[in-house]
Amino acid sequence: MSNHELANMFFDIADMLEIEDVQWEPRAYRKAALSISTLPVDVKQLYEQGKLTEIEGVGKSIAASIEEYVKTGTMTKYEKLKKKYPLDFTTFRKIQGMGPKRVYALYKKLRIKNLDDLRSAIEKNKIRKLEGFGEKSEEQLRHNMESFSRVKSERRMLGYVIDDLEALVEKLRKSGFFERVEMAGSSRRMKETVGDFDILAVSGNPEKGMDFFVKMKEVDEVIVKGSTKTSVKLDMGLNCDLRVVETKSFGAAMQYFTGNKDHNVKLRKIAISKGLKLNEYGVFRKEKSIAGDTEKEVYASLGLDVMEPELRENMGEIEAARTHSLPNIVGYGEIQGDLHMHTANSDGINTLDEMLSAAKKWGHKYVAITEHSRSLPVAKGLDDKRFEELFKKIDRVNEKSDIKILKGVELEILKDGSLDLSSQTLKNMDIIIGAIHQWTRGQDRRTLTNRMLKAIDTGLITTIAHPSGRMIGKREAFDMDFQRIYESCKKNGVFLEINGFPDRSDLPFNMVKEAKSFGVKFTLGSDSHGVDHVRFIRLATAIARRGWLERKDVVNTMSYNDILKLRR
DNA sequence: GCCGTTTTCGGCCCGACTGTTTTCAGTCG
Repeated sequence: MSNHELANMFFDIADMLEIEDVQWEPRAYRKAALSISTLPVDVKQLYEQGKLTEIEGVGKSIAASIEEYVKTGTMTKYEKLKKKYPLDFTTFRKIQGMGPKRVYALYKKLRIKNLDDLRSAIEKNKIRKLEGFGEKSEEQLRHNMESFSRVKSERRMLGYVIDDLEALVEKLRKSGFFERVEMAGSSRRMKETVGDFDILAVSGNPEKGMDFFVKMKEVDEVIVKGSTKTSVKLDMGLNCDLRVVETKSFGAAMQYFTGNKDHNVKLRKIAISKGLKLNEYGVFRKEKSIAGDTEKEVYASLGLDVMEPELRENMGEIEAARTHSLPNIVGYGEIQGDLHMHTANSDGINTLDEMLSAAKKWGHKYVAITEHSRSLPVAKGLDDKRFEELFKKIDRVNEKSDIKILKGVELEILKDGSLDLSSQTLKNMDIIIGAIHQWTRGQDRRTLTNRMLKAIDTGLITTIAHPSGRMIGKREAFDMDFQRIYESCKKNGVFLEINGFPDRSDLPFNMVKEAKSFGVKFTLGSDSHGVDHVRFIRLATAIARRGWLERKDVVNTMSYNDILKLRR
C-alpha cells in the first residue's frame, strides 16, 4: 500500500460524494488526500506509531478508514460508493475539464466508465448532443483527453527551471506592455519543486499585453485567455499563469498569489475575525479598501509583520509575525563560499581551475574541494595517496589565488559506521563531509541510525552530506531516527549539510527547521560536478531560508580564515 | 468530515474563465 494509492482512493471518495451532492465532506476528503499524497513518510509507518490523526486533515473517521485498509486491504466506505459509481475517476481527474459532475453526467447518459468509453463516444460525436455540453465542449475533451495536458505539467525541480523562468519575466518586462512584472507562486517561495509558474503584472493595456504573452516562442499552447488572467503551457512543460492587476491591488495580489494555500486560508480567517475581507484586490472593511498596494500594508492591516516569501508555508510564521518574533533569515548575499564541490579528479567534469573561475565569477570568496573517497569507485574515489597529491597542488594554487580553497573530502561512511580514509590523511583536511551512499538497502532503521551515530562520534567529521538521503522522485529519505542524529550532531559539534543539487535538496526545509530546534548548525553546498552547477548554491540558500536559518546558523556566512580556525 | 484567535457546534476562501446558458453551473487554482 503506497501513499499515492491511498490518496487516490480518498480523491475518488471526494469525487463520488460530490456527485451525491454531499456538502463539505468532499472538501474534507480532498484535503486529507492532498496531505497524504505530499507526506514525506509512509502512512503505514504513521499508523504503526499511532500518529494518523497528526496528518493535516485526517480526523477520527478518515484515520479509521486508513486503519481498516492497512489491516484488511479494503475500505468499506470506498467499496460501497464504488459499487454505485464503477468509474475510473483516477484517470478522468487527469483530464482537464472533467470534474465529478461532468464525469457523472457522461456516465448517466452514455454509460461512459473509462477512457476507452470516452474516446469512442467522442469519435461518434455523441457528446455534443447532450444537454449542458456542445460542440466546443466535445472538441475540448477530445484535445485534453489525447494530450492529458494536466498530467504533462508535472512538477519540476526549481533548480533546473528557475533561470528560464526569470528570463521569461525579464522578457515580459522589456516588452513595453507592462509597467511592472513580478514572479509569484511557489517559485517566489523558492519551493524545491514547482507545479506551475505564476507571474503578476500591472498593465495599462492588458489586452495587448496578453496578446504579446501568448505569442512568445516559449508558449506551446494557450489554455485560457482573458484580460486579467491567461494560462498557457510553456515549452519546458510547465503551465504558466499571467495575471494583470491594478497598481492599487498589486501588494494584495502578490500576497495572494505567493501563497501557499494554507498560509492564505489562515490569513483570510484572521481577516474575517477582524471584520475584514481579504482577497487578491485588497483588504476591505465593508466595501472600503484599507490596504492593497504593498504586501507590508496588507499584513499590517491584519496585525502581522511582513515576512519573506520563503517562510509562507503555514509553518508557524503567522504566529511569529503576530508576536513580532519572525526570524531574520540568512540573506542570499551573505553566503561567502561553497562548501561542497567536485572536479575531474573524482567524478566531476571540469578541472580545478575551471571550477575556481566559475566560483569566482559567482562571487564566492572560497570553495571547498571535496572529492569522493576510495570506497566509491563509481565516482572514481581517491585513496590517501591521491588526496595527498591533490592537496599539494591545492597548496600551490592557494598561495597565488585570490579565491581560497578548503581542502576537503566527501568521505564514505562505511557499512559499519567506520570511515574510509586514515585518520592521518583526515587530519590534514579543512573540511570532512561524511556521506552515506551505499549499502543501505539491507539495513533497518536501527542499524542505519547507529551507523550514522558511530561516524558522528568519531569526532573527525565536519558535516554530514545530504543527510536524509532522499532523491526527489526517485527515493524516499532514509528510515533513520533523525532526532537522535540531531542530538548527536549538537553534542559533537558536527554540522548538517544543506545540499542544493536540485534532485537532492537535502536536508529538506522542514527537517532543517526541526534540526535547528536542536541547536544544530549547517553547511551549504552546491555539490557541483561541473561549472554549470555552481549556481545551485542559491537553491541551498533558499532551503536554509525556508528552514528559518539565520546568519549565525550557517557556516558559509563565515570568512575563510574563521572556517579554518573552526576546524582546528 | 475536520477543526478551534468565532466555535466542542457551526462554520468551512473566493474569484476568473468557459460554454452553454438567457442568468448560471462547472471547473480550476
